[in-house]
Amino acid sequence: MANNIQFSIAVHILAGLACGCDQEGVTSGRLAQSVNTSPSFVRRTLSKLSKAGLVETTTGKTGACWLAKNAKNISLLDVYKAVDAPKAFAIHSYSEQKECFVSCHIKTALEKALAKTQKAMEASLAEISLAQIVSDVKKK
Amino acid sequence: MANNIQFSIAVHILAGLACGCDQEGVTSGRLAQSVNTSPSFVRRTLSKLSKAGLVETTTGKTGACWLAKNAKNISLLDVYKAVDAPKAFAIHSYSEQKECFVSCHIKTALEKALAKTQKAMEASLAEISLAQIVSDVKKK
DNA sequence: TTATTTGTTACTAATTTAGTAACAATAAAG
DNA sequence: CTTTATTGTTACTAAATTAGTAACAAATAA
Repeated sequence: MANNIQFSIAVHILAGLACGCDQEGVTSGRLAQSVNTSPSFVRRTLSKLSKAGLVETTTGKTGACWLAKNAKNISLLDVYKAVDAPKAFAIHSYSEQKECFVSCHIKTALEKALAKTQKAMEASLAEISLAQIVSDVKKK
Repeated sequence: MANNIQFSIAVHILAGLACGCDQEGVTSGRLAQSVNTSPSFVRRTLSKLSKAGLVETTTGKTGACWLAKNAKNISLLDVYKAVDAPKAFAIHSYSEQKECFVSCHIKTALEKALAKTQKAMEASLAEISLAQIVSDVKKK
């Protein structure tokens, strides 16, 4: 699968783990109930989070998942990177028209400009921790 | 149609207009050559840019398009808004599981957090002018 | 050995996005 | 007044992406 709402689901899952931590381990089935989808679906995202070192899991009969770090130390940027969410902007890939210098150079010019924007977005994500999300969830 | 590379194409079109300004008006057909697509496709984007006040057009036999403002005064944020490009993040819309407070409150918590990120991205776009893009295009 | 879970792959369905075609409205030019 | 060339818009089809499901091997506790 590719991305998009995957990021949002990943945050949901992590918030679920953060809140279920009193139970010392939660199953993909339980998370699936909270998200309202199938355990398979949850596990695919969970797998990415695990590879990124944000959650830990055990297999086997008493298999379960839990946060690998304190929620304070997990930023939304970590999550964004873990699920490999799409870039803020895509650049069209039409072939160049050689006689036209705009056509030939617009892409590199755009890439340069949009790299800044991407950085700005990521910097913003870096400043939001999972703990803040969890706090907001509990507040209301 | 919806979005995504539309933004990138819109910038290409505007850069084309900025560079063709010596000719005092460019047709959708000419722009289509530069972008390497059909005039129809160009016009649909052009239409949005026109409604947003970034370009001006005339119809009829000698119909053409040109920038409505100096390229210095057009920011990428103007373009982003004009083409109604998608938000940086979508939030999943699964129905809530009433017994689970994470499920019930995660979306508003996420909306709040992601609004900041969206703002950061837009602020970054606001600082990049079409003139800068054009300058980069001409440089190389 | 059985039950239950993760991790992974393969697959189908739905939605979104890309791209084309067609044509009315407009206006300049002959 | 007719012709020609353009914009603006809508409708449509095709392609690509994304969502979501199913199935099963590997793991491990009981």
